[in-house]
Amino acid sequence: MTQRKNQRRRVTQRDVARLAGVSYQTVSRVINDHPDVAPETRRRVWEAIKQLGYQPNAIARSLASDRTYTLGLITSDFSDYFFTQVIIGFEKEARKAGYFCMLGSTERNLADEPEYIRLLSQYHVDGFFFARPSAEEDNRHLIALLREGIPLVTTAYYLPGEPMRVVDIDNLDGAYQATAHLIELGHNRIATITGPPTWKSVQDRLVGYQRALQMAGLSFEPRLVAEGDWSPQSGYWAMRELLERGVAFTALFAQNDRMAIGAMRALREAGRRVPDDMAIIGYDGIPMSEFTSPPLSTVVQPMQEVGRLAARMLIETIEEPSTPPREILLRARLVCRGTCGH
Amino acid sequence: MTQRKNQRRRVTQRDVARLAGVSYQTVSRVINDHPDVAPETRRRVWEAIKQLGYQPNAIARSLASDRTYTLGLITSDFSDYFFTQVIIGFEKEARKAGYFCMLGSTERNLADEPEYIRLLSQYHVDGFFFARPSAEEDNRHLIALLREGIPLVTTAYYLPGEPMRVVDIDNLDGAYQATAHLIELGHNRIATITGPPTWKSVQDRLVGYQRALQMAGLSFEPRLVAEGDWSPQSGYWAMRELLERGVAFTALFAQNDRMAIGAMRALREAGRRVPDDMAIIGYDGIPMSEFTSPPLSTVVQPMQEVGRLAARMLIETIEEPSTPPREILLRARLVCRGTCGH
DNA sequence: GTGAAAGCGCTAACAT
DNA sequence: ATGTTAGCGCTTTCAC
Repeated sequence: MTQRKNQRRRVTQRDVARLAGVSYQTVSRVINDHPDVAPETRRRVWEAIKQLGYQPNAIARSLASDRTYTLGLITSDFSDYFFTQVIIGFEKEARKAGYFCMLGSTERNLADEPEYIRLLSQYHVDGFFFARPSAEEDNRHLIALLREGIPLVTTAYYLPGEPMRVVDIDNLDGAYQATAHLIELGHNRIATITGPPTWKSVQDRLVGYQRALQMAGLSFEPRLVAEGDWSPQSGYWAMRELLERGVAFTALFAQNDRMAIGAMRALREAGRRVPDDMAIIGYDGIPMSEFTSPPLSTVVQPMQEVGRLAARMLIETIEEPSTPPREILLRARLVCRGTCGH
Repeated sequence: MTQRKNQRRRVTQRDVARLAGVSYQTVSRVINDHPDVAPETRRRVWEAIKQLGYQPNAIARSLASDRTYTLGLITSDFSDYFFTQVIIGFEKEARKAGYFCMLGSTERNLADEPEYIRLLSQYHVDGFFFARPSAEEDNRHLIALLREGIPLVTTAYYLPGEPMRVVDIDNLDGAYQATAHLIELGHNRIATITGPPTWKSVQDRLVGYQRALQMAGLSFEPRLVAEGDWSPQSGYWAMRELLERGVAFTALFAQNDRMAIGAMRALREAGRRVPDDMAIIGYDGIPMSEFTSPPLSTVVQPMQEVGRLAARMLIETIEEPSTPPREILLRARLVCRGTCGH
């Protein structure tokens, strides 16, 4: 028989069995908490396990049982505050249920995703979680996964016309809350800076903004809409553009805090005071938002909770595959601080 | 023979072998690029692989070869900008070399770490990467890992007296650069806000600060040192405390940007102007630092590069275990913007 | 309640 | 160059 390669030999169930004076299958039963083991045998086996410092081999276990207790976690952008927070919540909850996450970060290069899926499939992950925005591009690999019935949950990632398991935040409602509040404060010329228009959340927030306008009998003015890419830089330039267009407005709803902060800088340079000349509400509730000057009013999202629920939904799907797909929508909360002038 | 459980049967090497008319071991040879295969056979096998859509089973492969191409990635705090960036770099580089990361985030609850290590060991990860600060607490599990000769690399995590493989940034030098620059600008009463004193990086930065003072013939004044916990809040309170102590100072070196931003808020409330009344240099170069008002001068750290090098070092250790431990120290770079008045 | 036998899908040593 | 044999460490029938 071949000896172990470069590594020292590890303790196996056989060793435990020998010491406990039982067959190694009985050891397996004890470890997996099977009912049909005599209490006395169980005790002896546990003792042997402890004595030898036996650690089960998860790889061998996976091969035999076709379960890895491993989840594929695919994200597009680790630096993104939303996704990071979601992942923290996800990992925590998964761990609690005995699962580990295998990480795949495409870092915005969504084209790498199929390869990640392929590789992660080779590792026989029990399911996938996608923390990434929807893409208009190629979704064939996702559809294939869906068709194969691989357990799969997403956040912020939708496929038109496909029933999916997704946990997300109600973006329309969040944007509605922000805009409606600005209107209540007396503003009727409200600009907005959006994220990349391909994102579903961006579209939803824009609709929320429009709907609030509409409900108040205000008309939607396309020239009051500028587009950013989530970065402070883009918020800065978007605000400059808005200002240059020469269309008057007294309030801004920015689709995230970082762009709001960039916009505030442009405003400062233009000599406009916040909130006196310009009321602002951002989105996300990043930690820094409390420390702008004045402190940024914003729409706070329960991000870790999204991750937690996504993990639970995924594990439920793995352990009970017949559970039908459903969407969970969490609610965001408007937090007024200094910039909205109230 | 037992049939597959709940899952549809997957294509195996045997199926490929049958179709290609060879033994399944030959298929293994082809897949692993072994030399001794006839070109024609190789071609036929590849064709069969493609035709059947065969995907190797990484689990089975791991069991047989005792290599998983999997790395345990343990971090203490996913929200921390430094660690997040390091992890991005690490994951990218690991992936390039064919490794996946299994995630373990203790979220500041360092006591969970031994359990993570235990579990990840059961999965037979090929090595560990620790992205977490040094702790004074219990390091026995880390020492045990070291003794067992498990490949292991850290960043910001040291064990006194143990030769370790670590990739880090030269904190002493970074702090020195910042402080020396403030001195050059004519300041001789320079306060500093530190992070948690148990962190090695905090100690090093404090020494760098002191050394710059010393080199300039300036005396170190303990009452000019305040302690924070990295959060903007803590920077805010630290600055308030500094101000209340009544010891005059005209410049601040903050050990990270977030605390610097908090401090700026306290300054604003106290009616002190930056940089006229108070010059400030932060640390990290977080994206937001460009968007404070005025823009924050800071010490930029090549974080992703740390992760990249750590991955390479770990993989090198795995594939060539005889490589002796060594430390790599990267250099940070002072970036002057608005707050240092120059 | 417990042991024996079979097999998960693959790699690697040994023949030929 | 290719096939044969023997595992890797575990779970899961199936007997008894």
